[in-house]
Amino acid sequence: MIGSAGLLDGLNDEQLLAVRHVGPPLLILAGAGTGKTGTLVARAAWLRDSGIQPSRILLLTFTRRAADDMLARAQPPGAAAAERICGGTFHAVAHRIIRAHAEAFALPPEFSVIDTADVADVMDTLRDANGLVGTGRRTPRAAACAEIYSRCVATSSPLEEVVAAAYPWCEPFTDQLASLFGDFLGYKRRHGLVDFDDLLLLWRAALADDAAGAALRGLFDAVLVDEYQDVNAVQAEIVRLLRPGGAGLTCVGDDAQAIYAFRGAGPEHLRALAGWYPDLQIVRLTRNYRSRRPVLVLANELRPHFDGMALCLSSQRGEGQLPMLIRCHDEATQAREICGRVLDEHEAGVRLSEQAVLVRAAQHSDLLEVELAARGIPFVKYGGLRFTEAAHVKDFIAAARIVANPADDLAWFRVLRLHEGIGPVLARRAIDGLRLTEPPTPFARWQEACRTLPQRCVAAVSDTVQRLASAAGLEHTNDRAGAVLAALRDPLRARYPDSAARLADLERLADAAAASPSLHEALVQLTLDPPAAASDLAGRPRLDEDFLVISTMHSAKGLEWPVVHVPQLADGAVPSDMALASDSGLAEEQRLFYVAVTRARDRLYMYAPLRMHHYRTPSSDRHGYAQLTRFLTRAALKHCEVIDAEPPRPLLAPLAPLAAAVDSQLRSLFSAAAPRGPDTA
DNA sequence: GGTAACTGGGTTTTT
DNA sequence: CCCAGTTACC
Repeated sequence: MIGSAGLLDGLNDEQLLAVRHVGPPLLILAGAGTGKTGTLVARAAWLRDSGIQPSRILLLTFTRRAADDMLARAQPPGAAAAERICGGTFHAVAHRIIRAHAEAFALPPEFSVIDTADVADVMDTLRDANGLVGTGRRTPRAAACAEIYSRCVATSSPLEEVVAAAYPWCEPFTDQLASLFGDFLGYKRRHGLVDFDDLLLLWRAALADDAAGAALRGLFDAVLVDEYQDVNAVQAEIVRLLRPGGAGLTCVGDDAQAIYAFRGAGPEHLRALAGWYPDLQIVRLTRNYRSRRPVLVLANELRPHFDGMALCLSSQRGEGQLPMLIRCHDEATQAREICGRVLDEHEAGVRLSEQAVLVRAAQHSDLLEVELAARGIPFVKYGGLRFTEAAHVKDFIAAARIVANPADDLAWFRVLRLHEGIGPVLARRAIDGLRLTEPPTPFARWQEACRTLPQRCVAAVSDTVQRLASAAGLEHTNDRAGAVLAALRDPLRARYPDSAARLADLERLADAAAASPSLHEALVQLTLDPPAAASDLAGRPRLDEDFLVISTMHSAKGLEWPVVHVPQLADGAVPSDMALASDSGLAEEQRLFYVAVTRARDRLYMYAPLRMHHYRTPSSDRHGYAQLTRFLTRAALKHCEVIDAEPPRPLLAPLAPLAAAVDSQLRSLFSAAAPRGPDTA
């Protein structure tokens, strides 16, 4: 067993103070790159060595990767269950508890966990009945309804408030939304569906219950929460209910890095901790071990400052190159400049995987990706569209969900519609005939339900349903996953022209699922921690290969690279035009930019296109002139080296005369009269 | 009555 | 690229 001794080596006095803190609740205010993770890991190990049973220590994080990483560092890999520190994301831990007591929550044993896209699908089927379709006006679409709903839940605020504050254009539809959300609750309950918000709400409800709460609280002596600035109202309350007096609580966070307001999170929860726990002790980590001084000087300038929690970081890594701002003629020039600098760095010995391009929105790298491909620079992209959002993957997951939870109406709807000749109406009718929630199982009623379908498609659909029914009868996850895939082969082949590649994806997915103890666990895992790409399922196939990293700024949180490139530093892109309307939106964009800049260890390159395609500000045309991001203020620019990229050189003299010549040649083709030579008009 | 195929307009961030 | 609205076919 490794003790905490090794983990304490090399910690500075601030970090040691945090690690060996005893008594009242502790908040570690940890700036970017100050060794936050190492400190939290060491504290978990130190708590264990000071006598707390490892399984009674709970470590809560926001991403699975963070949880796995920290648990691996805090303890030997082969530790027995009782010797292991407990940890995971809020959602995963909530699921573990709910799953263990499914009946108490009135849920079927293999209830379906649905993601945001599924929630939007449900909203879509309920929108008609709630007067949100065909009004002749712009109504909130399914995804917007899902967002509004989730925002209400995550901030524990009434619908009217949320709509007024964040969706003012939806105000005329507040009543419709209210009734839609009411239907949504009933729908989920009837079909055994649990969304991300429900996982947290059910956990909180159990904790708030007199009897259950005492039991659940009693499971842990110490609770450590990572990235506390990212908790929403529900998660903050879960933490309070877990440690009502504060004893044994450690929270780590940095309010300048709060970037999940759209998920209902906000830095105010971190600041509210001191009010909730009057004896809260605050330890500040201010020594930055990540970035060279010039990068950190810029970061400190960009860091939003708040009352009370100010944090100024000092660099421990010595001097380096000034951050560079490269002004580019347009986005194409920007793409070439990035490629050029990536290659220069590579020539100088920096591997591609030691460089990252951090974008505000996934689409901002579209043009760059074309340029990278053209130059043969390999890259991986994180964030943006996920593997589980691909249509065929959703089809597979839906089919598997039918097998695990036959009452899952949403899954039936998707699988039935997959077949040729079956649209929303016929699918709905057949599902109504199945009477999903009545025992014994809907499969038994398929023969009668399929009579409402047109003759010509009955055979194909029935085949799929029979196969799923037999998959439901199988014991082993391995067999079930394989049977689900077998059921989908024919319909997928008929549906997608590129079905071969899609089926190959699904083979891998089925293989990965087969390793889980149950189909339910496999589905939950896939939903709560979706692989970014199909290649993630089979591990990294080619470890030796070198890829440039493209990531959204959000997905880059907590990571670092020696060289970081940040493109699109124009108002409307950074900050996003979606956030310009409110002060709080703008403040969050600033924090996001701060997060991006603090990812760089050695060198930081920033790019500002002076013209942007699709640039949307009032009065701009399609090739509007962009304005440098407002975050690079005059003060900030003093800490940068600003250079202008070579503008693209025109190949030839102005082309207008040539175009006129081509036109007149063509004109001669169409003129019935005797062809003439090029006219000079 | 219902589906498929086409067309035109819009697109943040994620557990 | 996805969604809504429209038209053409069964």
